[in-house]
Amino acid sequence: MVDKPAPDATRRSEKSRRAIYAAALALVGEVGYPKTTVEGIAARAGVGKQTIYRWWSSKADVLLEAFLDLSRQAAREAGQEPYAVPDTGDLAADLRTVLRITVDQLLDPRFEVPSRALAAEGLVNEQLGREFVTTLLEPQLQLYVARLRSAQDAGHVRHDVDPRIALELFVSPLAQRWLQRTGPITYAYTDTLVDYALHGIAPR
Amino acid sequence: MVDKPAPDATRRSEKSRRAIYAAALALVGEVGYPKTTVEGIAARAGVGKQTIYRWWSSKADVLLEAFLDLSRQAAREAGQEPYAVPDTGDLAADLRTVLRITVDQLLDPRFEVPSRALAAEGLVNEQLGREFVTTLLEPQLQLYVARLRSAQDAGHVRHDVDPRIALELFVSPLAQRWLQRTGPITYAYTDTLVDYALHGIAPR
Amino acid sequence: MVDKPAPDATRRSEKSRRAIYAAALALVGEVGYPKTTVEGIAARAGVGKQTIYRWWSSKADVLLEAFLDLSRQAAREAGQEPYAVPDTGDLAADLRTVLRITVDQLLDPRFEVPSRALAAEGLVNEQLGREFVTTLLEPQLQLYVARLRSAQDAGHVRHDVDPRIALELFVSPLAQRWLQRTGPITYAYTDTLVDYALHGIAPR
Amino acid sequence: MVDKPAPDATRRSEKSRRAIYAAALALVGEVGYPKTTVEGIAARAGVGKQTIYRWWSSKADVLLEAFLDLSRQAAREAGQEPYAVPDTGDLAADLRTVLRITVDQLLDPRFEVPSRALAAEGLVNEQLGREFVTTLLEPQLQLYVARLRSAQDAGHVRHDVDPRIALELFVSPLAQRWLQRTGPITYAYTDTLVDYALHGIAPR
DNA sequence: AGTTAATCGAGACGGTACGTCGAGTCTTCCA
DNA sequence: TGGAAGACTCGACGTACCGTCTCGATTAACT
Repeated sequence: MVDKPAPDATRRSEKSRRAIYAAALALVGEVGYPKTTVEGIAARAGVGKQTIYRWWSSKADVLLEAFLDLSRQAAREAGQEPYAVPDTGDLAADLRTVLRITVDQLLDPRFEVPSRALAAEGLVNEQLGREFVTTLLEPQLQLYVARLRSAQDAGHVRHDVDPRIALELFVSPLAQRWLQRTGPITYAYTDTLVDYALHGIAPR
Repeated sequence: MVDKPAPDATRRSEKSRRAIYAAALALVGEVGYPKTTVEGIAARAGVGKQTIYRWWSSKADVLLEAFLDLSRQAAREAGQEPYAVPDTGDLAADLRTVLRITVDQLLDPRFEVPSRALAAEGLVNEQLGREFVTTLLEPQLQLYVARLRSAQDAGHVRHDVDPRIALELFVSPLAQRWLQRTGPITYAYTDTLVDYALHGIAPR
Repeated sequence: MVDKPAPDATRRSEKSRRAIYAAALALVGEVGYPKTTVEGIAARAGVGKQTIYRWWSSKADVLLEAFLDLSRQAAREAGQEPYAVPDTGDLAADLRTVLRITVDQLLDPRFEVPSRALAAEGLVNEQLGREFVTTLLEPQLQLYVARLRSAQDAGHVRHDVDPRIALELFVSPLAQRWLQRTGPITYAYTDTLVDYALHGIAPR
Repeated sequence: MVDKPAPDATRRSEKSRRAIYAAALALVGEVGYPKTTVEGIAARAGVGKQTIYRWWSSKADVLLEAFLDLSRQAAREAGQEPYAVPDTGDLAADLRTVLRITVDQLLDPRFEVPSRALAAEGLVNEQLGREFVTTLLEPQLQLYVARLRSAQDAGHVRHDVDPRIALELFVSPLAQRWLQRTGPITYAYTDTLVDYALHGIAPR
């Protein structure tokens, strides 16, 4: 992603690539994003700086790919259906389930530091931000879209509702609490979000 | 805020403080947050670097105060009731109104760059993040809490609803679209959010 | 010396002056000349920086006066005839005596650091150098001139010899060894200098 | 000399080294030693500051090497026998000759400022001072030692005279006049020194 | 003895340079 | 020729002092 133009990718060292991913994730976890440096990654990976700059454009770019790689790996380990929203017919239950899994992930320190770092960089660095959203965030959100459409077909969601907007009612609050630390993140909280989102807050 | 311990604040130069705020905001607007440097702020403000480091601990800290100052000033100019959520008795209309105003603000480039920069820094820098939330974000959210409570009293919102959570149904989606650029920001969008949040997405 | 023009010397604080001298000498002795700062002197003397800049033009200037003051005090303590070259009629013996005293002084750490510092500064700072030579060095050398003239009158030194040059034969070598550390400084060494200077190195 | 420990000298940029020497000497000549800064040298040489700090420990260290380099170059240009004291059999004449040459050098502004600066720094900075004496001063003095020994063999100097001390009779006075500006420097003066040193000031 | 004006301690100010760190480029040598 | 190593230029960092400039609070000379 965001590769420099020239170099011949067929001769690329797989070993170096892996070492760089590992070093980048380890460093971000240990010293945090701002204190992670390209120099540090290179040293830790036993790699020349040029080898990093040859294949990536910046520290953010390295980390984005490293994190993508990590996600793919995690998905592969977790089984064939990566992060699909379950569809038992009970929309509320399904959403509660998947949001609880999301809560677990958000609180897993293995993911927290790098993804928070990427998100932060994405706010300010528009190019990276769009990359992040397109590659990581939106595909996940589309799973909710699919589930909501299925619910619409089943008559459990109003037909005039835009699923892409509807999903934000429960996803965005969770995202904001996590990103900006505006409140605690618990199962009770996400359950409540699902309830409010499905039935509204006005008296029925 | 976040001052160094020692220096005598009574002897502080008001002129320098103002010049530093102005320079910081101007630079962030012109070259973006990452290319804004303490050195640059000092030079632009006609001030010694030490005068910045004497009173603030980092560029993020300067910018936070500068932005706070800007907000206070804007509030003062805008009249006596800064950002109060209106209360006409029609909750939906009131929320639509205030969210439309928020949309205008989010798209005002005068505010966009610095507040996005602060938000980004706050993600990664926990101390600053909490400061940002406590000082800027939460006070605004409490205005929604107040409005929702009033609506509960009027019977327009269910009594078992937690207003602090409820407000996230329409505020957080807007925040996420703005911060992470996950979608367009329009009046139609916020109107829709209000509708979904009040009545839910399930059939009534 | 080298005073600023304006201030009213009659109202000057004697206590501050003494404290500044003491602080300057102490600091030069403790941390060396380059690490001695005006700020440090002021702090140690319990004095405002301006009080230093009001009366002296630089750290070198402070130190020069402090050292002059120290010398005067030492002379006063040492008796009424400060540093006169003795005149017993035996020129060689008298020179040996006075040079041995000089050796003792040069090796006294109380004098060594500040006078070496002043000499060094004087090399590079022409104005201070001339001040140093005029006020401290030359008056001492004139004592040798006087003694050599007396020796000429007694027929112990050739009449066509210029005493101001002649004295350098034994004074300058000692000065150079001390300043530039080009060799050890001992009584034997100065005795030898006197011998060579009086009788030459060519066979008689 | 006085290098930092780590860096690989074989990969050092010769071009940068030369540029730094030239810039250092030029700046010392133009603005004097105290106003010469590492930053200024780097800028003038078109070099990063780090490249200076990588190979030298201080501005004095840079200047010492630059001056050494200049001296070596001057020697190379001046022919194969750099600064040898001539030996025509007439000691007095030979000394007068070589001291007159020294006078010329001391008054040559190309050498004066940097060597005075180095000498001054050497007074206060013991490590540099010893380096200066060992590398530059003492080798020159040894040429006098050799000439004096030859004169002793020829019976023109007493056999019990220590040549290392004897040479100071005419070298040190000249050095002191130059360093401390205690008097004018002329051919007549050095001629007189040679006369006094060889035959003493006492009546023969 | 009271008034008054300068000096005093204190320290914030605009600056300059320090010595360090990391970015991103370039060069050399190895496999 | 890709990769490791690392020296290079550049620019910003945060610190230390510079010399100047207020600020009350003494304090000493003159009403």
